[in-house]
Amino acid sequence: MAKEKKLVKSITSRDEDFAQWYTDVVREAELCDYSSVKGCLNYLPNGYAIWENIQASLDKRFKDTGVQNVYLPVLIPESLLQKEAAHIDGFAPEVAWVTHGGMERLQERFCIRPTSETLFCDLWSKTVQSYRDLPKVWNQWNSVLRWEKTTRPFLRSREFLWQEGHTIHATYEEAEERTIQMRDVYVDCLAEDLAIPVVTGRKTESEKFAGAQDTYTLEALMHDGKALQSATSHFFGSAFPDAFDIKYADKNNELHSVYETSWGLSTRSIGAIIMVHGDDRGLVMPPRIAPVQTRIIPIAQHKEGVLDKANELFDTLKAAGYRVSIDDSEKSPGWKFSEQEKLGIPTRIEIGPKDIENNQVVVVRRDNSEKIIIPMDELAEKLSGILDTIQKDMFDRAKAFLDNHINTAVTMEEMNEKFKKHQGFIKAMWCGDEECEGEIKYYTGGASSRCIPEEQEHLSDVCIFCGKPAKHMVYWGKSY
RNA sequence: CGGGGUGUGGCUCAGCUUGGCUAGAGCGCCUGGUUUGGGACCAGGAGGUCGCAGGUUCGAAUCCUGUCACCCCGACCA
Repeated sequence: MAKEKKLVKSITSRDEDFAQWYTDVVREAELCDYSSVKGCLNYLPNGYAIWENIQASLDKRFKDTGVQNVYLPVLIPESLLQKEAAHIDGFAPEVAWVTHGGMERLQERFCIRPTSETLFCDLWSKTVQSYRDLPKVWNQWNSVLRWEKTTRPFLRSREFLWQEGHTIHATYEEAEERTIQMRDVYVDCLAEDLAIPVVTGRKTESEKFAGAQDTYTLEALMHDGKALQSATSHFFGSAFPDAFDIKYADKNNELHSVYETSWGLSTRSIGAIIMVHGDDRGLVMPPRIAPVQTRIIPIAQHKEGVLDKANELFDTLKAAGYRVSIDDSEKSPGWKFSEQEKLGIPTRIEIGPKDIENNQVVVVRRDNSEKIIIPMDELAEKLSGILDTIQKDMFDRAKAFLDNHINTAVTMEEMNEKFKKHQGFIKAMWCGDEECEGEIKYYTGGASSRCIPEEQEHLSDVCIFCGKPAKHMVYWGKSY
């Protein structure tokens, strides 16, 4: 009789079933767990640590541009939410309401913030009077709640963590500059720290944020060829602040409107890291934001001196400033390798009797499994170079993948064919008509306009769908 | 919101069609021992009243009614 095979939790192959693969990776890396409320996650230490590192990186970038952090309430009175018509229309279907305080029904119900534009404007309407009060360049780290019907860990949850920056300025130009500036901060953070390249541009009218005049988006491409909006920066003009009656007096004591922006990046970016970099062994973390950059795995640790040497290395690396861990559990080495790979720790350091004899260690890269033998006393010095190389290689691979999945089309047949063959983004001309946009989505089986890039190309004179004169070149793609 | 599915130790599930002794298995966990360069093994052990409420019955995880929750697939979204 065949012996019962030991059950080892495995990860579904990425090419076989991408959605299942994603779920498996999230579970195996212990990033989060489902809570007892649909769409609300328990962030576990491994997942939250990633968020903390993203926060640290972004927060520093924000502060370098003069951003100040604040915190506003979680509840918004209904009357406040309704002040800007387009805004409430956009969010009404997905807000949750608080109707009771203790046992008593409230006079006015409160919504749990889906975003905080209204709260910021309400605050500013009471506190901004003079040009001396401007600009306000504020940000808050918080969570928001949107009653999504379909939810997936990190990609779409009901409660999610993010930062929302809100600013008001004395002039149109200054606000517009801030919108662009923050877009670029995101581009930089995603590229440098998350190793994720994006395409950027403005959203079309129908894809824009509720109430915004312009929405700039950062669209990243996942490994299955679908796009993921990874951050946004909105320019509101003065419609929103006007609705809240925010006015300031200039030097001549004349009253003027202010111009507003808002911008955000959420825990969805963790989903992007998983789907851009992950492989069949699990998560692959970019070194810069990896909660742990290297893990020491002692081999045959029961043998004389192995654990001592491993701990010594641990202390050395820690003192050198690395985020390092050591797996001195009783598990077999194979188990430990597997564990480190599932967690996406960028490097592991194998040290066993043979290494100690040769006064060396074996460094193994998570991203490409390359083994690098290094003299033991040079490890602390050389590891940072290896981590930098991994970071760079990860970005380069993602960039190559993105570039290889951007195609152009001038006819609908061509567009459909290329979507079928390559997925990814298709560049095509568009007349600017929302109806055409809808038709294109219909005919391609769900490809929406992702953005209108700043760098326009002239692919043809006419709209790919209706044949009328083209106004914009647009990136199209299927998205999360 | 439409279609489909599932609720049984911490996890994954079997058992339900055809009601009946003390509700099973694998993984995980605890103890002891042997192992240790790609998910080791042996022995012993702890742990569940079957989502919830009601009903049928001598008897319900199993049948009926209701209810709640979650998952997957489609229409809306950081």
